Amino acid sequence: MTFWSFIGDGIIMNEESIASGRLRRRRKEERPAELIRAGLEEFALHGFAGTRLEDVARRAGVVKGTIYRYFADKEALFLAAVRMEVSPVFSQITGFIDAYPGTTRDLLKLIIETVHRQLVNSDLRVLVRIIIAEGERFPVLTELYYAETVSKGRVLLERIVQRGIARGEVREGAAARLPLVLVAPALMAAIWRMTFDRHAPISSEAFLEAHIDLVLHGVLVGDERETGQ
Amino acid sequence: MTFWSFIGDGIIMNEESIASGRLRRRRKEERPAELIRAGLEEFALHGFAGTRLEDVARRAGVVKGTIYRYFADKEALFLAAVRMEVSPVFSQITGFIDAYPGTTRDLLKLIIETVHRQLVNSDLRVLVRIIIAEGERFPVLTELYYAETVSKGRVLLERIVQRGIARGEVREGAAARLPLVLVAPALMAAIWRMTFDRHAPISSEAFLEAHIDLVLHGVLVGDERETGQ
DNA sequence: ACTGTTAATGACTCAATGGTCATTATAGCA
DNA sequence: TGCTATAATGACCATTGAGTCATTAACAGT
Repeated sequence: MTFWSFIGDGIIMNEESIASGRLRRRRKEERPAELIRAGLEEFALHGFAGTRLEDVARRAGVVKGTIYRYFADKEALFLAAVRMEVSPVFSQITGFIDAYPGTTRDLLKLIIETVHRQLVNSDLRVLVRIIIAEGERFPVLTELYYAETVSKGRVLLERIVQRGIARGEVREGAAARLPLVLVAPALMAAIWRMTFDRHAPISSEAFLEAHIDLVLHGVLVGDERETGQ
Repeated sequence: MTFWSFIGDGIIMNEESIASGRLRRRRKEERPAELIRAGLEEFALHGFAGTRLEDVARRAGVVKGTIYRYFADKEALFLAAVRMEVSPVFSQITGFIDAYPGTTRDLLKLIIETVHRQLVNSDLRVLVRIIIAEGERFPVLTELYYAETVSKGRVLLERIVQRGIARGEVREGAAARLPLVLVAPALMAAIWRMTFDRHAPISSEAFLEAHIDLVLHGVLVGDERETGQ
């Protein structure tokens, strides 16, 4: 095995252990995170049922049995994987909104750009696939993801819109009443990259620009609307 | 089995065979469609790998072996199921756009309402889940869906936007250059219903209104923008 | 160095399920 | 009313893969 470690895609194995040539390494601390990482990648690729624990193990550079030292069963690993990737992105930002000095126009641009960077062009993208694919089977999962990420995002958007209305920059209307739709194009971009991009590629920039253009003109009042590009 | 047919959710069985009390019925014509339907539902619920052919069979009111008279294997049934649901919705509509007598405002409203009716509140929704979930594993599938549905939708939206620009009703800009984003909120609505609606319900109407509001103000020129509600 | 603890292994079990096939019942026809 | 072709059955096989566990070996403390 030590020999084949170099080959085989995606195998995690620190240089240390390769250099030392030792077959077994006790890595009590790092192992769980590595297994979770490997699990997330496999789950994203094949879904829960389609993922083989042996593949996860190989990807993490261990043997299947090792997984069971750290996780009770397949489901536990799955939930842990999702839970790890659900990082508390929105925690501190929310408060920062009210103190933001610039216009709502700049604020919206900033937020949309951030969402594209965080959601469309990162590992979070595959998590979106997992949530959609396995949501029905694991309600715990959608609940967790909603509580940890989506609901915070909603609050964030709500703040921005309310602040904008108070400053007379955002037009009241149906869209302002459901600020969630303001990030819909980013969701679409994330999904597109995972599905149709192979057959009909659309650049991230095109999506981002269209998104910003649509939203700024969609919710700002007349004077604030100029795209400026 | 004839007795239990009444119980058990989702079992397809025509009244005829129940009334007659016969256990076996030869139904050469209807069987494939029923199996496909049952398969689609199971696949949407559990994914490709997670679906048991025995469950599909039971849902269709037959026995597992019967499936293999009509389909070579699990994958064949899966592809057939997706292929059936991919209906040529946009075929005739596209030409009709140019001849549309009303304003772009009305046309956009009409289209958005249609998309919500067809995509969010119909069986097509589960297809969206399947495409997203299994797209990576079955490129044939995304290609088919893109060619049959998405690309036609894109053409349709393109026409509307071009017509609007020509009539001086649609503002040129990044959004007009990627009309796809104009239906992003509908995609979000469809996904929402399948994932978070259980934890945080949002009415179809709220999504629809926000969608219309955002898009009309997002791409129409000043004078055409009034929501009028 | 010696030793106890336990991380890691890999061979194993067993249940689940995709797929096969000989047998049986049904519908259409002579 | 039989006869034939074949749709449908259900028992069966083979494989896969989750989960177990006795054994092995790496590390920490002495």
